[in-house]
Amino acid sequence: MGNSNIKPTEGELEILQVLWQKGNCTVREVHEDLNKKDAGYTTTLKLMQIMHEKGLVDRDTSAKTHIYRALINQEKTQQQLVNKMIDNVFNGSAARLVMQALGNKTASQEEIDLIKEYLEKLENK
Amino acid sequence: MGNSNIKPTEGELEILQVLWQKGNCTVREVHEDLNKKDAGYTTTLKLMQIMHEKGLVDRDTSAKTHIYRALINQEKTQQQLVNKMIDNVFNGSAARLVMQALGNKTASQEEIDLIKEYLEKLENK
DNA sequence: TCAAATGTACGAATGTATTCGTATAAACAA
DNA sequence: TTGTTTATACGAATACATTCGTACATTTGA
Repeated sequence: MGNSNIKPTEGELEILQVLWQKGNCTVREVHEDLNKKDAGYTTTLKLMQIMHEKGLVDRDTSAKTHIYRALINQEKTQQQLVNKMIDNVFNGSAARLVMQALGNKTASQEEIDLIKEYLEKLENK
Repeated sequence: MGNSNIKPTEGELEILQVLWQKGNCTVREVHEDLNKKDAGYTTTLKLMQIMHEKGLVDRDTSAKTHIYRALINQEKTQQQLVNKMIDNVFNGSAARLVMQALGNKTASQEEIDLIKEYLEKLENK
């Protein structure tokens, strides 16, 4: 089953976000993109080293400054986390999760249109 | 802001599920409903005591066997966790989360109909 | 050249969640 | 009554994530 039930921690997820978005990155690049809090550089470095041990990322160590890239797939990871949330938080009902997601301020008209379109596609199968 | 940014742990969430579903419960009732793994009774007890310290649950200690009930609201908690996931995992896009949620085997035709209905309602505002 | 900047490695401290063992009290049943 | 079951309380062990300090090597630039 490979990576299919690896569960990144919160901190790891933040780093994965950056790697998924930017592709190959140095630790420094990831660290600067993580502008949020006041964590030191070696904290980010350590986290990424641990992620390497766990097989979440790969790295090229041929130069002094190592280059990291995500090894786990973004969509698979999202799917896994969503499924877990449906189970843990919504008693198995995807519909309830969807409604909660739409019932908040972050769902704009554009997003709603996107979803309607997607539903059409789903039903034409 | 009260309880609005309390974040239950995974174990606490499992217990909250039971309390939300069954209402008032003894520790034993919760423990038996948590049939999943092999955790001992005192583990569940301890967790619920900690939840009490944190203000996640209330309890009636007038009898020997204490009665627990959830203090935090199910919908609010779900909303909070979903928002967090949208931010952390889907770069702020509720639509992407929704699509992931629908794109798996747990979304039946019934659920899809429910969602379409809900979308109609959203748009008629 | 050589000091400053930049990088990795790694041990250790800290924080928090989870798990369990044991002490002790109350209820119950023979 | 007295021993068994069922509770709570609580300390401690374990596990894991996060954070930082420090040692050391490499690169850079004055």
